[in-house]
Amino acid sequence: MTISRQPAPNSESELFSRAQALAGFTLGELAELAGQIAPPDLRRDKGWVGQLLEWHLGATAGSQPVPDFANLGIELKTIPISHLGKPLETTFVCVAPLIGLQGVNWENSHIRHKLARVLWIPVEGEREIPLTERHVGSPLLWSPSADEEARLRQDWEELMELIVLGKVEQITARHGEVLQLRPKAANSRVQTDAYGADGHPIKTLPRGFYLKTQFTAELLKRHFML
DNA sequence: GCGTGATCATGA
DNA sequence: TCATGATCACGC
Repeated sequence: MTISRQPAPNSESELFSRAQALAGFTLGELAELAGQIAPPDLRRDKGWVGQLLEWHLGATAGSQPVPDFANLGIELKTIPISHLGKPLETTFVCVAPLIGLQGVNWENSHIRHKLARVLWIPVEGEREIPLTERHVGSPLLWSPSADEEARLRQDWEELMELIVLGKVEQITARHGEVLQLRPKAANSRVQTDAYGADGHPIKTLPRGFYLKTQFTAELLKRHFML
């Protein structure tokens, strides 16, 4: 027997209602409803939780570089949290462009569009809790506040400046207050094109932008305090 | 290899 | 204990 993915939501409120309806369920219950067998742990299935929630909410993008809910312009992010409600991991946003950067600015950047509207779904993430027993939390529809966007923009501009200057290999995860640049690849042998220090092309490890846990923690806290 | 979904595992 | 750098799976 196969069970097909839920239909795509037609509005933001419909999507949010559907996400609220998932709160309180365990991942085991949601897996069964989707006709899936939960893996024993996430070591070999790191994206399983995100993909399970995508199924339940009717996300359409797959692996395309477009929002999960393209018609609504909304990105879905599951976020693993501790029993105190704090994020256990940084949040991957998107791959960082390393070449072809003429004309790219914050306003037209891929990352700004990705973060313009995000549906956050907290999920219990402590490894002590068996995967099937972890609970889904209450969702949060978020857009960056003026202050949040300013901080994201500042980090992004500093990181992109280093990339354009051919200093990508000098960037570490310690750069940036809220946004960091880290490897995003199958393994450390993967190579892609980037600018070298002399302006000529080099091969380097693909990088991605990640939101630091302190940033997402504040965002979640603001929600729970309201 | 790229972009999607992310978490793992180890050194500091 | 915790963040960084590395890694896993999938479709194309």
